[in-house]
Parts: sequence; C-alpha cells; structure tokens
Amino acid sequence: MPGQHTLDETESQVATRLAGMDLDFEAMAVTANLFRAANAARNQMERTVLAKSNLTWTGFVVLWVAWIWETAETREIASEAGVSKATLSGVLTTLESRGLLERKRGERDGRLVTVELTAAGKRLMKGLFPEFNKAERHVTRGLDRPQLPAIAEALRQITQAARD
Amino acid sequence: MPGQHTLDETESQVATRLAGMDLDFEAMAVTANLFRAANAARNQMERTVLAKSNLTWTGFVVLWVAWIWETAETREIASEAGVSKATLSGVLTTLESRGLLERKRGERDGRLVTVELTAAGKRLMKGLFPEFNKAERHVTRGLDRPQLPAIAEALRQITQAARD
DNA sequence: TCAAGATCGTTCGGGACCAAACTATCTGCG
DNA sequence: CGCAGATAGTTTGGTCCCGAACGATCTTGA
Repeated sequence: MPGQHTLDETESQVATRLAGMDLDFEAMAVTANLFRAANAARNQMERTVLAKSNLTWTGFVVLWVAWIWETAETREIASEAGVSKATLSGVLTTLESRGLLERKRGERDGRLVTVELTAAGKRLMKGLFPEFNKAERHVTRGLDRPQLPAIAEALRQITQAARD
Repeated sequence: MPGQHTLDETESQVATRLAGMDLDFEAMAVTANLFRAANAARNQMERTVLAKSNLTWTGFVVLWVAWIWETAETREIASEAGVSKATLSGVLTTLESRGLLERKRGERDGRLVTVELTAAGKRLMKGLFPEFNKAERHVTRGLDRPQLPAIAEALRQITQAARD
C-alpha cells in the first residue's frame, strides 16, 4: 500500500535522512509525536463527538471554558483556549449568533467584555461533555492506567517551557 | 492579576465544577494537557523559528515531509502532516507559488501528484531545521532526560488509539 | 471491451486563525 | 483637569482548514 507509512517507518527515514547532523533526536521524537497525537485526537473527537452538534473544536473549547468558570472575561478565554483575541472575537460572534452564549460589556471597566452561557449553551454542554469525556477515555486507552498522572504532568512541563 | 489562571487553578476549578459527574478525570487531565502543550509549543515555534522565514506551521510541516522523503505523494504528505487533502491542495499552491516546491503529475498513474522541493526549498530546510530542533529541545527542557523516550512512546499510543 | 465503481487531486463555501491597525476606555502624572 | 500612554476588544486582509461535490483517471469483472 504505497503512500502509507507507519510511525516506525517514518521515524527511521527521519533518522537516516538526518544522520550526521547535530540534532537532539529524543526531543524531536517527543515534539513530533506530541503534534501527531494532539492532531489525531482532535480530529477523532471532532468527527465523533462535535460534528453531531455542529460545533468546531475551538467553539467547543470556548464554550467549555465559559461553562467551567460560570462567567469569564474574553482575554481569559483566549488564554485558556489557546487562541488569539482576534480569533476569539470571531468565534464568540459565531456562538452568540447561535444563541449559545452572551457577551456583556463590563460595568466597572468599559473595555472589558464578559461571556456567559445561555440556558441553551449550558444544556448543550451538560449533554455533550460526558460524551466528550468518553472520547478522552478512548484515545488514552492504550496507556497504562497508573501512568496517566505522570503523563499529564510531563505535558504540563512542556506547556510551561513553551510559555517563554 | 485577574484574567490569568494558573494550570493548577484551572484544574481545581474543573474538579469542583464537575464534581459528582461520572467522568474519567485522569483521562481528561491527559488530553487537556495534551492540547495545551501542543498549542503552546506550536505557538512558540511559530513565533521564534518560523516567522523569520514567513512560514506557517503547516507550510513548514509540508516542506519537512517532502524534504525527509525526498519526493512524496500528496496523500502521504496529507497523512503525515495531519491535514485533509483539501487543505494540502491549498498549502501546496501557496508553497509552489513561492518557489519552494514543485508538483509533478504521476506518469504511471495520471491521478497522482508527487511533490519535490526545489533547490531553494532544500536550502531553506537545511538552514531552518537545526533552529527548529533547538526549539524542540527548548520546549522539552523541563522533562527528565531519561524519561523522554517513554513520553514519546506514550504519545505514539495516543496517536494509535485515536486512529479509529 | 467496456461500463460500473474506486481512487486521486482540485474546487467551493464557510468557519477558524493570526498580526497589525483601529476604536474605545481607563490610568497616571504633571 | 487634561492629555500621553497603557489596555481591551474589534476589524481587516490573507492563509489555513474541512467536508462535500466534482472531474479526471484507473481498475475490475462480465
């Protein structure tokens, strides 16, 4: 089946092609697989869980953050969701037009905007999140159960290190 | 500093908000931190390494795959890069217009298109990749060195599990 | 041999995505 | 008080991103 490489084939081709260069191959393996895993998991969840509700990944994450924090300022949503404020602005407009959340201009500080889920938004998240969590369980099913917290911690370390 | 939560604060808020629901919190922590880490690392690398060459993340990954495999069929680039063939088609057009790669229609099979870097494309990757690898080392610097292969392996498991 | 079906890449429409420019608001210092 | 600078969110312009529809090409089986 030409055009289909296994992960092993790919990594061995990489090693061959880059032999002799002064590179950190272990760091490379971690980041390469980090992006592959995140991408594969995201695509999987978009297809299986989010598509039914006609939600994009980012739309879901934004709803999720606002749901968890009850009410949230846009800059904090942007930070949690990992998108720029420009992107968030557009996504909020989309979600607001679908009646899932509401913007409220800050009263003390007129520059701020806070976001709150509507009843429909809360209902959606309440029904959707357990399904989302099933998908989370699904994509982690190949890992040793007791190893899970250590992996989560390692990923937190990467996040920290990438923040400067 | 309102509007800024630490990772710990966020996870504790999540635990509180979802208390009582029947959820797999450990799987949740792994996937949530997986996306955070991938996002943070990607943003970091886009800003520090890729921006100089005016490359997007996906553009770089596409060049990378074609570089590693010398010559590659589009469907295999799409698969390795983790994008749809529709997306790839547009990205190839962009990169081709900048003279970094060339499309060639398959000779045996007229449906196929293979991609090959131009001299300029190869030069770019040769100069860029060592810098990219430095950034890979940077974002993994918080991890125990001997632990690296195990983390890469865990991420491979997630990728596998997400592929169905 | 040749039509039905599979497979490949492109196009289309609509949303996501970012940096930079912009508007509105607040803060602080003279 | 008043204005210079900081800060917040939105708009703009260009690319990425996907599913679905499409045209072109190959394969297969009667």
